[in-house]
Formats: sequence, structure tokens, C-alpha cells
Amino acid sequence: MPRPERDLREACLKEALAIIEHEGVERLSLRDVARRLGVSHQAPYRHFPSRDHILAEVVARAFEEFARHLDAHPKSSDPDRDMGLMGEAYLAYAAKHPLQYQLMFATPLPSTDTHPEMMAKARHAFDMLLSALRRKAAEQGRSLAEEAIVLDALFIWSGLHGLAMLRSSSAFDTLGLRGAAIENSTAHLLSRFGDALGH
Amino acid sequence: MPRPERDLREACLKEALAIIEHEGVERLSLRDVARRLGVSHQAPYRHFPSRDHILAEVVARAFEEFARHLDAHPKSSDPDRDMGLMGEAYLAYAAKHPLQYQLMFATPLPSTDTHPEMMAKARHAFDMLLSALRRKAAEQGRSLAEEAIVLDALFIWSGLHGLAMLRSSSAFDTLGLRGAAIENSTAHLLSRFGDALGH
DNA sequence: ACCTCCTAGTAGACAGTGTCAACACGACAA
DNA sequence: TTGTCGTGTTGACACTGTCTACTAGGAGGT
Repeated sequence: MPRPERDLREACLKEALAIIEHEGVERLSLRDVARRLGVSHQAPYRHFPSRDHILAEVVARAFEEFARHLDAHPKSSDPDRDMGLMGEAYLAYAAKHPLQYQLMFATPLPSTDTHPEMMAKARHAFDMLLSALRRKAAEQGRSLAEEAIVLDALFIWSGLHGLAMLRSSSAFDTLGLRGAAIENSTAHLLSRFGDALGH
Repeated sequence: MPRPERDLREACLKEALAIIEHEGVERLSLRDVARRLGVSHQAPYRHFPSRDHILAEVVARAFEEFARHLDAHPKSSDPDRDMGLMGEAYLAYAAKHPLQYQLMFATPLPSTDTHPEMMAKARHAFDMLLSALRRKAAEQGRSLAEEAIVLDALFIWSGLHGLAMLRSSSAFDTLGLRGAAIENSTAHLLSRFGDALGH
């Protein structure tokens, strides 16, 4: 029985993510993870109480990486342009890692209560959007009422999230949409955001 | 062994939907369906080749019911108002049947290829949106180019779908959003659609 | 040195699942 | 009557998550 990694816990998480990334989350099995790592089927249970706990941690890390990607998006001092760049970064990530995106937002985890730190990482990205909207509202001399800012943030997030989900599902194919429409959908969405919020 | 229904096939679909509706799709098991119907665990296999085939048919019917609901939305001769009503109907249905909505749009079915008739039913709803946008564009004297219409349809659908998904997930709770923001999100989204498309 | 405790891993079992194969029995056509 | 087909049954298999019991090895105290 070779010990393939110094830290089995870390190895489990890595292997689980690898499986999810090109088989999908529903194909993930702890026994398979153990098998690939050359350990007994119970070894992972020394480090995680249950399958859900592994999943929750993988999801948490996916959120961290997503947030890191959004943080690293090309910045602009113009709030308008900055929001556009952030939106592009958001959709680009979702398009590049569809299974990971679905893992974050479409995985039915009963563990949301027991793992509040998980989706709490998503809060960071939402705050970035809020502050961008505040800058924009200030520049336009519009109301800075928190309620209005939050509602606009939900409006934008809904659009981004919806497009990302529709893209990563097969909805567009079965609707028989042309490739051109799909490719232009990002630019169009962002430009419509501009129309809606002024400028 | 009592025969609870004349048609076992229909009974399976009904029971499967019932299970999904208040346990979630991942809890669905064919053996459980059989058990509840008082038949052997293999009986359903006489009517469906596999679990995925049952799921696909349940999803197809969910789409049918969803489309029926959208068809029955309160109409208005004003295209603007009509689109608003349709949006409200869309989000109301998603809010009322969150598990069914997730079943339709967030269930990973490898069977999309083998069951093209399934999501094809969704096409109908998309066509309703397209024609509403065409009426609106005609009224405003804007371009009727198919490409532009489709892009706007995607823009709107993305927003509706995104909000519906975010609502039916626990995202809003974990983000610590106030109830008021959530309740107003529908109205705000629809009014922003109006801003974006003019009027 | 010895004993104890803890950690990380193993092996075996159990109930649950989807699915395959073999069989049973009634209806109906030849 | 005989045979076939549709619809159901039973039994098995491999797979899953998870419970329990066991074991090897090291740290630390006495």
C-alpha cells in the first residue's frame, strides 16, 4: 500500500475536484476517490465525516477560486467600463469551467446550514458588484440608497447568472439557436445593462 | 399484491413527480416508486428502460405544465404591459414550484441527446417571448432583425432565469439580504427591463 | 523500559441503489 | 392445442455511503 501523498486530506479534495471537473458532480464517489489514491475505501472518512462534507469543501474552494478570478479582472477607473470588464470576467469564467460553475450554483447541498462559511465566500464577489454600483451611482449623481443599490445588484447578478446557467446547460442547443447569437449574447447583455442603468 | 392503478406507467410518473416535488430530484429512486405503488422493484422497468428515461419524461411533463401556465398568463393588448405580465407569471411559477423549476433547468440529464422532445417543449415558451418582442419592436418602429430580437430575448430570459434560480437556491439567505429586497426584486427586474428596452 | 493514548489507516459488514437474467402467468392468435 | 407476447415477479450482481471493529505506529508521561 503506497502512500501517494503526504497529506491524504488534500489529495482527496484535489482528486474529488478532478473527478467533478470532467465527470460531473453526480459521478463523484468517495470509494472511487479512495481507489484512485490507492487507499482503502474508508481512509477518506478519517478526514471527512461524510460525502457531503467533502462536497461542501470542494464547493467552498471553487468559490474561492472564482472570487480570485473576479478579483483579478482587468480594472478600469471608469465605473461603467469597470463593470463591463467584471461582467466579462464573470461570464468568461463560467464558460471556461462550466462544471465548476454548476457545482457552485446548481448543486443541491443540504449542507448550507451546516456549512455557512461555504457560500459566505460568495459574499465577497457580491460586495465587489455593490461597490461598483455605488461608484457609478455617485458619478451619475443618483440615489445612493442601499435598497436601490442592492436591487440593481440583484438585477445584474440575475442576468449574469442566468446567462451563465443557460449557456452551461444544453438549453441553447435544443432551442436551435445559431452560434452567432450565443457568441454575441455576452456583449449584448452587458450593453443592455448599460442601457438599463444609464450610459 | 393490489393493483393500485389501471396504468402502472402513468402511476410511476405521477409518483415520481410527487417524490421530486417534496424531496428533491436526487432523492428519487425507482425502487421507492415501486414500493409506494405496491409492486415489485422491477415492475417500472417494464415501462421505462432506465431511471434516466423516467426522469426525462417527468421533466418533459414539467415543461408542458410550465408552458401551459405561461400560456394562461393574463394578457394585455399593450406589448409592454403584456411582457411584464408574462415575466410576472414566469417568476411566480418558479417561486411556487421551486423544486419543479430546478428539475427543469438544473437537473444534469445526460439524456438531452436521446430525448430531444423533452426540452423541445421549452421552445414554445421561448417563441412566446420572441413574438412579444417582435410586437414591441414593431410598435416602437425599431429593427425587426431576427438576430436583434433573439439577443433581446436571451437578455430577458437570462434575467428571469437567473433571478428564479437565485431565489430557489439559498443564495439570498447566505448573502444576508433583507426580505424587502427579495420581494421587490421581481418588480425591479421587470422595470429595469423596461428601462433597457425603452418605455 | 513500560504503559497508555491518539492518529491514520484497514477490513468487514449492512442497507440501499440501478440493472441484468430467468421465470410465471394470463390473453390472444395460429 | 400450441405458441407468442405483454406484464409482472424473484433473485442475483456490482456499486454506493456509512457503521463498527480492528491494527500499526508514534508521542508522552511514569
